[in-house]
Amino acid sequence: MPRADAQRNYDRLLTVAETAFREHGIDAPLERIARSAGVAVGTLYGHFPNRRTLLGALLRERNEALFELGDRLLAESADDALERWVRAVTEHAAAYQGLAAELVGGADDEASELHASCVRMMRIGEDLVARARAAATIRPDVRGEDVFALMNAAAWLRGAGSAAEADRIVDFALAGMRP
Amino acid sequence: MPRADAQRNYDRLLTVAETAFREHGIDAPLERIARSAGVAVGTLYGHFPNRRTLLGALLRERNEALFELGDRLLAESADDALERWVRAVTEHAAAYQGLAAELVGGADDEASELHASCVRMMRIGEDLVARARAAATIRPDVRGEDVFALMNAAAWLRGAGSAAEADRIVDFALAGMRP
DNA sequence: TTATATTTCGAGGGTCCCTCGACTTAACCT
DNA sequence: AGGTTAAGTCGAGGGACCCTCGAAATATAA
Repeated sequence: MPRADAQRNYDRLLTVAETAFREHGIDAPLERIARSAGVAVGTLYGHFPNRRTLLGALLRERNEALFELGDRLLAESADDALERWVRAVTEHAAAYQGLAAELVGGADDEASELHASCVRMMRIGEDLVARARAAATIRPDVRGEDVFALMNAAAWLRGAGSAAEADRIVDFALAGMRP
Repeated sequence: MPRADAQRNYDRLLTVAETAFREHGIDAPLERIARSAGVAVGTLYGHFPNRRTLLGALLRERNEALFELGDRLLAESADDALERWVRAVTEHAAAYQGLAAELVGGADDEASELHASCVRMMRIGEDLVARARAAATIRPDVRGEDVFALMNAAAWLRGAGSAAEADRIVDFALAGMRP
């Protein structure tokens, strides 16, 4: 079990990092985060050896919720399950600027911290695609990677341009995926 | 008319910057570019007050070619004009990592260096969309902004993920835009 | 050749990255 | 309560990069 002060600092760092990443993207300066948390840089690096680790910790809770939704959608087997999944993940990946890039990169980078969660996200997407294909609500040549790519591209667009425009692109792409 | 040495350095800087941006994205360190060009940092900043100016100069020739194609497509009035435009601009915006973000940002940032070229790109896109709508080869609710957003999102995906996947997304979105 | 306007140079102050040895302290033991 | 010590914290420091600005160099024209 960690020492009390360590635990306190860890929590503070996470809290501060969350708002920093949300407001300035995942490249927000770590030194500033440490300072904001009332802690020396070394302490931050003690808890999180690199920016990825910090991001990973930050995403843990968020991912829980997402995967829960995914499992629920798989259980429900509603017609709009895939679409709801796409919208949810898009919003998730747009939480911090730069996150979408990390996700597409992490998906096929075995060594990445986020690899596991990327794989799980893709797995859920694939299952939903398979189901939609079985129900003939989607073109048979649509692959899991396609929805993964779509979600991330849309998430990027949210951060770079407008959220509304990103949603429209998702609309068009989803329409194009229907038979 | 510029002094001979100035001209020489200007050209060298552009050449070096081109490969630097192509290989490392538009955030490639300017100090390294200057060094590669055999020039001091101050000289680089003398020619290009900021990174944007350098990018702008680099894009000038490239843009010429693109706009020429756009005008040609508008003159031809072939059925696949819009699609060819989308593919061409996607490739253009994927020339350097980070360029797509600059373009979507510059489109509605009056002060941006690239604003003019963004506007022109959008204008061509809008004209092609209008024509496609008139020919009923596209859904009537598709707007010029939509194709602009699509192109940039796809360009981003090219840099972040795979080019093939980006093309597939474009395929789906274009399919979804048809009536 | 000389004068000068242009251009170049690079040190320097700022931010950020990350490391590592010295210091501090929470927690456990008697 | 006081001592011990492993766990945790600190922050200077070296490296990369940003950008500026006064001093030095030089291309060009008279």
